[in-house]
Amino acid sequence: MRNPEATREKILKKSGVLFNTKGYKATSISEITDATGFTKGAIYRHFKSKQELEMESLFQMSLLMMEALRGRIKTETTAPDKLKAIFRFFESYLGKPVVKGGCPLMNAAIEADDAHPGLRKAALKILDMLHNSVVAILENGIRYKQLKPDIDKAYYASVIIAALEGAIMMSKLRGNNADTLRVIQHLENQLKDLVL
Amino acid sequence: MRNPEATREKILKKSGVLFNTKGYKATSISEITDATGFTKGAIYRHFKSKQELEMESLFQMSLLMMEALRGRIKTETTAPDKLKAIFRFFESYLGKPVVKGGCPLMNAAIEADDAHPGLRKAALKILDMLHNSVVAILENGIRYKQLKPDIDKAYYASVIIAALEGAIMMSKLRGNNADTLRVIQHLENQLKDLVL
DNA sequence: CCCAATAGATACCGATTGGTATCTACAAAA
DNA sequence: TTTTGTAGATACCAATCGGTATCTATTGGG
Repeated sequence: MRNPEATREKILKKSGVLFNTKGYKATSISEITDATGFTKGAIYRHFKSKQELEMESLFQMSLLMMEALRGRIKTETTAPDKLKAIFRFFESYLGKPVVKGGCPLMNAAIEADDAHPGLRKAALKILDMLHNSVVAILENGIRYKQLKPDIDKAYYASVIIAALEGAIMMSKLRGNNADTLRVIQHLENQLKDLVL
Repeated sequence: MRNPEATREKILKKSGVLFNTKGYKATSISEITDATGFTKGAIYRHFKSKQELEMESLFQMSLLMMEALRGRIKTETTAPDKLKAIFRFFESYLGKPVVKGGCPLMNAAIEADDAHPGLRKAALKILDMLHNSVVAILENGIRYKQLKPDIDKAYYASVIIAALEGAIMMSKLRGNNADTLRVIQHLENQLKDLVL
């Protein structure tokens, strides 16, 4: 009974790493008990089912990701620099991931099929948050005359996110971030055309 | 004993769809017996373990993908048109996938962790084949004076593949190919700068 | 100081997992 | 027509799955 809130957080954190590395379906409750040191009783007291734990774990990972990303963005003042901060976040992700195992958004998106509607919805929410963040940066850049006024914000946000996510997948598979560096170089070159 | 080769192919084909939609670990042998109409005995006669079936199934899916892609490429004569044929292949993938469930390369890449070395190696091989195909098209484009001679082939190949794979993931998650269309439009715009 | 509430451990459940051993039946060779 | 090899079915295995019921022990409130 010592610290139920800490227990819950530890379960979320440790299971998050397992879900993100091994996959949701592929991670068993017993692996989570091994990783946390708690027993099934503790897990099922805090989460009513494995599916609920999966979703809450993904949500917590998305909070960590967005927090880390927002931290990088906030240190920059102009829209181009904020976008570059996002690029650098992805560039460093292979070496220093917020959560081991690749991008939680992509992992959940790939694993979520029609039989996993909750996971899919959670992944969609994360994607929309990320997309909206990029669009907001572009909007502010236009407002403050840092970027050209006629650019298609949703269009560039989609291109940036798709390229970065695909790059992370390639780099994780190949074990080096050469592809990510190439994609980022490309995106930075593109950015030059958007700057006023 | 009727047609062992057809049996093997049916097992590969049906299990491929299941692996690509539900995931490798999440697909059970009994689901494969249900889908094929065969029994465990038949499956374990043709494949010595589930892991071997997973790898052979992925390999067969990659053959289908490369065959379909190559078919599109071959109908075009110039490098820019061949690249556009690749774009169109990905554009139509959501509506008419070669194998249901998204891109087999990405699905395998995401699910393959260190505990799945065979699957990871197979995914790597597919990625290299895809990358080499794009590089070859760029090389020929340069040789035949269709593309600028000083372009970085590996660089553009990485950007194209990353963007397309990321776009497929986004489109599958969102249930529409708006993101894929945006990415393709971007890649086609980029292509204009490469043409002589 | 004791009691009530609850965090967490333990023990158990039926169902399902991947895998194997055995059996049957068909098909080609003799 | 008989024999022999093998494709595929059947029956079974221990291990593990997610989940639940019950028990224990700790903690804060009275």
